[in-house]
Amino acid sequence: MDVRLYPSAPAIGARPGSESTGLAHLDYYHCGKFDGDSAYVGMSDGNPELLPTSQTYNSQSESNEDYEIPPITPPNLPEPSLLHLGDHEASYHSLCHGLAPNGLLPAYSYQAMDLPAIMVSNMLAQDSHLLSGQLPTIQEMVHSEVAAYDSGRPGPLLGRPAMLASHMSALSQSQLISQMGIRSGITHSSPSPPGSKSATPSPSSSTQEEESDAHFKISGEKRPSADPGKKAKNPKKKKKKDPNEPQKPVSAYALFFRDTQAAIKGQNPSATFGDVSKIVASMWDSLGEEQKQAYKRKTEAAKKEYLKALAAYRASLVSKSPPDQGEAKNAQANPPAKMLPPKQPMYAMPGLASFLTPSDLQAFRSGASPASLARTLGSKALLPGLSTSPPPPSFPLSPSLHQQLPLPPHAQGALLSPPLSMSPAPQPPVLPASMALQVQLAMSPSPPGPQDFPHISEFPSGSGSRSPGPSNPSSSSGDWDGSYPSGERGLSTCSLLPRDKSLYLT
DNA sequence: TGGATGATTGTTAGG
DNA sequence: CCTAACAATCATCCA
Repeated sequence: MDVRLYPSAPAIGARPGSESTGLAHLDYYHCGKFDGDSAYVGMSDGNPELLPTSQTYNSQSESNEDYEIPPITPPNLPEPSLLHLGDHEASYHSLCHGLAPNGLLPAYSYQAMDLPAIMVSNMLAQDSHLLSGQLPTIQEMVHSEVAAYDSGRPGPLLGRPAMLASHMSALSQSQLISQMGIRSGITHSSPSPPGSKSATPSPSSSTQEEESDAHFKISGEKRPSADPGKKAKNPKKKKKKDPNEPQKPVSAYALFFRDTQAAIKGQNPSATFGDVSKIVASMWDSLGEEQKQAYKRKTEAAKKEYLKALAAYRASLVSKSPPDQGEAKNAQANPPAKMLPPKQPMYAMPGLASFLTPSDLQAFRSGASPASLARTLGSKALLPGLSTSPPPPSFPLSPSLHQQLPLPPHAQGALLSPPLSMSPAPQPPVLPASMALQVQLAMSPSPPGPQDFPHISEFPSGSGSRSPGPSNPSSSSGDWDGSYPSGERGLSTCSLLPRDKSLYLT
């Protein structure tokens, strides 16, 4: 059973796998969650703070169901850069709170929305109570959005980037709608088999598609274009590279994607690649420049290494083989080792890990960057719910994630182990921690840069499964790691947070 | 400036 | 069993 949720596939309910979703929701809730009235925020300190949920989500779970929000809570990610930013203790908090107040929820909310929609539906179906309690946030979000949506779709909102905070609410709704909505909206209308992939136009989906299209049009989102185009791609596809040839450095976004995707999945296991991509994109938008810069820095560093490796590689090729063969053979000639450098750095980057660090969190709090969050939220509208009410939820959620999130066994052990002991054994993905971290990070600005990595090292944030690099702590690839020694903290914090939340939640 | 390409992860189908 | 393709999105590179 594919759990894949395609955006369009609203039919969450259909999914058997709803469980996962349920979990995700839980995480969300935990994290951000507010139990209705108050949300716990993870605290680096270990003390869970209760956020006054500004919002109470309780109200309408129903609509929420459709959307499901987001358990995902995106991390705010954080980036390391965020870490440096602030420093308020409350970073974590801030995430929750800050955002909430601002109403800016970071992209996460957005994510949540997307995923949530699916999940939510599932969850709702499965755990109504959860929804009532936890969902509230989501529900509200959704609800608000929905309402807006229903009332009048805010068409314009879509433009992620530029959304104003004020618009946020509207936007968020619209966006959510657009994104999720399409899915979810559809969902309620007719639960198309989720299974159907996005591309596959399910007959039932037709309506959805239309709506989606409309949304897109209104919003002017990019996505729509993507679909058509992609298939066209087929022809070219990738060309094989020489194994030996140094790999190009991963882009900042790619790094970010790595970091966040794990968390997202952790929260929303059912989330499809598309969903995750959207969420990550929203998060990316929401990220503050600082954070982005941090990633960019890493990228640049990797690039430098890459260039070096490339030069060496080419040189080797030239020397070894005649120019003609050069490239083809180059691979052989080149020592793989060179190639490695670039990548490793990348892995090292794991933003999430960085998030974990307490400092980050604090930083986050400090300033985090509410602005960034706001941006994200606003821009994306993802957070509609957030915007409307308390953004905090989104972040807060993240913490919870840890608990629920399934961490990779090894990863979990490292990160969670401490905390885990407390919490549920079964944890799938690493995400939770990472997510939480991210969120925290988002909250507080941390010094961009390598610092983040350290954290990463400890957390296998990103790639729970694959995560090549990030996870590996030891290596903590020199550069990156070096820069961030604090990784440990991050973990600790993460673990702590989750626990707290989890406890509360539970 | 815009198009093309590659990368992110996870799943699946085909060879 | 391995590889390629695909999903959505962004960054980067080149013309």
